[in-house]
Amino acid sequence: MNVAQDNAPVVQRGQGAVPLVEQVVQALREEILSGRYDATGQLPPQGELCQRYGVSRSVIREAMRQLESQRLLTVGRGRRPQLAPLNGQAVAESLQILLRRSGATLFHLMQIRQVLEVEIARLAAQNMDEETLLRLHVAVKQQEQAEDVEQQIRADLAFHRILAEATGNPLFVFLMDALAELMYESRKTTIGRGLNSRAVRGHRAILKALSSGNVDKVVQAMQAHLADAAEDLEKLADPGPVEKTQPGWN
Amino acid sequence: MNVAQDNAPVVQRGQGAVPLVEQVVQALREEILSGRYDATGQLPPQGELCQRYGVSRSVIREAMRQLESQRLLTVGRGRRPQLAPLNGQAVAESLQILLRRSGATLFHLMQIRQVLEVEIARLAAQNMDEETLLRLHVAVKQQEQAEDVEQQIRADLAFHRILAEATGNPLFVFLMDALAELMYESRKTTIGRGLNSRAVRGHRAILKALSSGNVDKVVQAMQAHLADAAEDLEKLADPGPVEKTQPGWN
DNA sequence: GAGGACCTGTTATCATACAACTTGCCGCGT
DNA sequence: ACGCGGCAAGTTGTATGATAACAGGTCCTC
Repeated sequence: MNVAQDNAPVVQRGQGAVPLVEQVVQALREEILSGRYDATGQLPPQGELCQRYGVSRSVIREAMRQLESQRLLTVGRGRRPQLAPLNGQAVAESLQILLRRSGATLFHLMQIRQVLEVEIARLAAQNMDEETLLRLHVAVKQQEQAEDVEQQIRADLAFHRILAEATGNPLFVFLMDALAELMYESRKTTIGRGLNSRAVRGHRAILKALSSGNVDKVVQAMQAHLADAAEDLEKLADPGPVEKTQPGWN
Repeated sequence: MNVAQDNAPVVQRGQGAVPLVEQVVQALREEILSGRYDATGQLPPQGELCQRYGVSRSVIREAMRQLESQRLLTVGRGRRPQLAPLNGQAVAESLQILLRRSGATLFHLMQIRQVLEVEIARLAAQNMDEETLLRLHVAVKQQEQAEDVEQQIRADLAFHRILAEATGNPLFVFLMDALAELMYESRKTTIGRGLNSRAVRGHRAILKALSSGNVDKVVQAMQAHLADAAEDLEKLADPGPVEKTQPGWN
């Protein structure tokens, strides 16, 4: 007769078995994704998890590290493990690594962004409602009246994020989150060089098209806006020659 | 007088400092990304890293776990840490988690895939050369003559991957890698239900359009192919109602 | 009531020991 | 000479126990 726990999360030991850490990681990930801890957002302390899974604290700690690096939870001295918020940071980091290892450039990043943003604009235009229009209006205004570069960027990102949310497809939000994070540095430079007003004009044009309800106009406005951004990027720093076939993609 | 190492990778200790594990992770990531270990693909054993960074093995081990979960290296009993191959697996896994936590569906995934694939088709058509055409031809033939579902899927993925590589933008390859992995299960079912020949026809059409050199035709062929795939997906299992605004995206 | 000292729970790091696995080497037999 | 089995060294996986650093609440003082 086991304890009151429904399932018996006892790990398999012995020769030729999967390492304990992996078993614990998988088990904990399932528990987290099943929503078991959504109420409080807090996990049991590591010591308790040791008992529950019948492993030493080394194992639990390494599992924690792994889950932390997957942005499922955060740990810190003195506090118990906590659920991490839901955002595209993990995607951004894995993409970041691939970028550096594969030798991709800002140009490649911008190419992806253009594809996604245009489609986002199209879908958002089809789903547009009054409330979203209002939020977009507020974002534009904030970007216009922003005092420092930090605020400008935040408002800029907010505008695009609201659009992404309006698609009704959460993946667009996460992917744009990730791309935004990757382009953050360059954006700081381009916007910082007094190009903020240009971006604001682009956003205004998109907003106007959205109000008109004409999907094609929205797409065109977004394309124009992205063309501006790409141009700024080129002016900022030539991304260098684009290698056609890099070795080692397999 | 330090040893022959160029930089002194000594971690900062003391109160209010960044946890040692994080420092080590960052340092090791930089070393890896700088290409220092590209020659052999092997890292020094953990014991040696302990000495080099002046930390205990617990710290090194947790750092290894983290880097492993970022798909930068692989570790295993008895073997020293090795560099991991370059692919979209890490992106796939982080997206997977976001999918489950945000309640996204196969429909949302397919929407993203359509956007990317169409653009891939366009770029690939512009960059097409004889060798790539040949490789695509081989892939189609393999899919046609495949004997089991496994081979069919592999050939199917190969076709789309060759196209992605032909764009000259590595990000397309990685993103498609990730999406393919996420859709693997469903694809196994759809292709398994005797729909392989339909996919082959779609690929043939794309290939023919590519040979003609007409970009628009290529795009149309790809759109038709994706429409087929989307249709199969719907038949397979209704993805359920699409919630417009899910809570907790922020 | 406000502020600070203190105590408890928890994580961070260390040191050490042993088990399990990989790899290459050595010797044995054919 | 060649192959095969097993031994030995190197390396990672797991356990245990101890100490330091930190967060949060409690209680005491003024």
